Order: sequence, then C-alpha cells, then structure tokens
Amino acid sequence: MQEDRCLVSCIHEDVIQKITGVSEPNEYLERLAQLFKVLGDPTRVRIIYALMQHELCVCDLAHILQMSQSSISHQLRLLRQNQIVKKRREGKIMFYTLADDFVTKLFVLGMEHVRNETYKEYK
Amino acid sequence: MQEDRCLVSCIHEDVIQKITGVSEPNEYLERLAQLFKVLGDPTRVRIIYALMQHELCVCDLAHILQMSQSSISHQLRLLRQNQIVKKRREGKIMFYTLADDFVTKLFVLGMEHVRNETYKEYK
DNA sequence: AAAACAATTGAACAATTGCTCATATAATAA
DNA sequence: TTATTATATGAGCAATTGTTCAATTGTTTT
Repeated sequence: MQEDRCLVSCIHEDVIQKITGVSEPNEYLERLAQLFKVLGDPTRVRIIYALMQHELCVCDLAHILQMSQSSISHQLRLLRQNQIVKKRREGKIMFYTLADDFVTKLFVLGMEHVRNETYKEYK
Repeated sequence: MQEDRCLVSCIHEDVIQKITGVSEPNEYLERLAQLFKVLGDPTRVRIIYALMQHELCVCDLAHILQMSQSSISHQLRLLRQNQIVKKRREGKIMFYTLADDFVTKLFVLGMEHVRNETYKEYK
C-alpha cells in the first residue's frame, strides 16, 4: 500500500474523482479479464483459429495441432465453459464450432495489431 | 499423441488439408496469444480501463486500484513491454497513457460480449 | 552536498496453469 | 454381451504468474 506522504504530494485527486465516477462495474471488468485470459494461450488460439476455418472434431484438432487428444479436450472444456465454442454430437464424434462470430471479430482486430508490430521494444 | 487407429477412422483429411493450406503463420498466432494474455488479468484490465479515462501517474493508479505502487509498477512494465501503454516523465512523476487506440477498440468489443453474457453455462 | 520522493527492479513465495497419464463415459460394432 | 472407439475428466507435477519485500535509480528540494 502507498504511504500517507504520497497522498499529499503526488496523487491527482481531481482526476481520480472524475475517473471513479465513470467506473465500469468491477464485475464487468473482471469478466473482461477472464475473457481475454481464456484467449491468451497459444494452444487455445490455435484451436480457435482452426475452428474459424471449419467445424472440427477433437481428433482433427489433435491431429492439426500435433497435440494429445486429452490436452485438446481439456482446452475445449475451458473454451466451452467460457462460451467461446459449442459442441454437437454425431455418433461417437463430437464436432466443435465457434459459439458465435464475436471471437472472430476480436481475432481480426487483434491480428491487425499484431501484424503491424515491428519488434518488442523495451524502454 | 493420438494413436494410429485414429488416423483411419475419425480424422477428416480433406478438411484438414484445406485448413492447413490457409494457416496463419504460427508466429502471428503466437503473438496474438501473447497479446490476449497480457490483457487477461484483472489488475491489468483495471489499469487499462483507468487509462482509457485519463492519463495517470503510478501513484494515482495505486490509489485508484488500492494496490501497492510496486505491483502496479510491475504490471505497467509488462504493459509497456507489450506496447499497450507508454510513459512520459514530468519531474519525479511518470505519466502513463495508452500507446494507441487499438486496445480501446478491443475493450469496447470485448465489453459488448461480456455485457450480454447471461451466466456461465456448463454443458 | 544530503534528504526526500516517485518509480523501478530483483528475489522469493504462494497460487494458478497446461500438460501427461490413467481411467471413465458414451456410442457403435461384432 | 463384449470389444472398440471418440471423447471427457481427475490427479499429479513442472512451469509460470502476481504479489510482497527490500534495495536501487533518477529527480527535485533543502
């Protein structure tokens, strides 16, 4: 925690008042963080990217990503719980698709940024 | 890894061929995951949300989030390294702002989704 | 010069995460 | 029924993460 002296010298109370006023309910910010967190893993990104192209079964995904069926299944569960993907059974096979097109929008937007990055600079 | 029998019975080779063809360079997908990962933490989301309202110093942020100045500083470093925020010195004080308006776009889009969520369903 | 202060950073530690392995479930085939 | 197959899941473990604490840096004040 910051000390008391800090309160006197550096905090810009006026600005803080203004910000606190417009503050988004913390619950939404929490959920937003959770959403990005789910998207913030290479395996899950690759799963989502594959599903952006076509509906796929667990086995296909394991084959495409060259990973175990178990780990793919674990990740799909997470994606399901967060309503990123949904599944449909056809006999023994489970087919997965994106739950809606909003993730695609996020991906397109994020990809734009990532493509324009030059290199990670560290100031 | 999946076993050989799986290759015969369940993998949809035609679809996989098609997907592998349009595959985004893995480097970009990796960076996209990294981007979402940085955004996927409650503290960092709250920092970004505050900076969306106004330029702020480390001390202000610590005050607003009710967290230690040290942990805010650590998080700001991460955000800086990923080009989410940038800083500007004014005497002893460091002022932080969002590096560009792209994160705001991502937030607005993500927020739309999060607001419409009913509850986490678990199938 | 020394003291004060805003911010940064490295080390340490608990908590979380993603994978593997083994097992369980659910649908189909024999 | 029993065997096979596709997927799901729980436990365990190594790796990563976010915070705290202590020390340091860079700037201003005295």
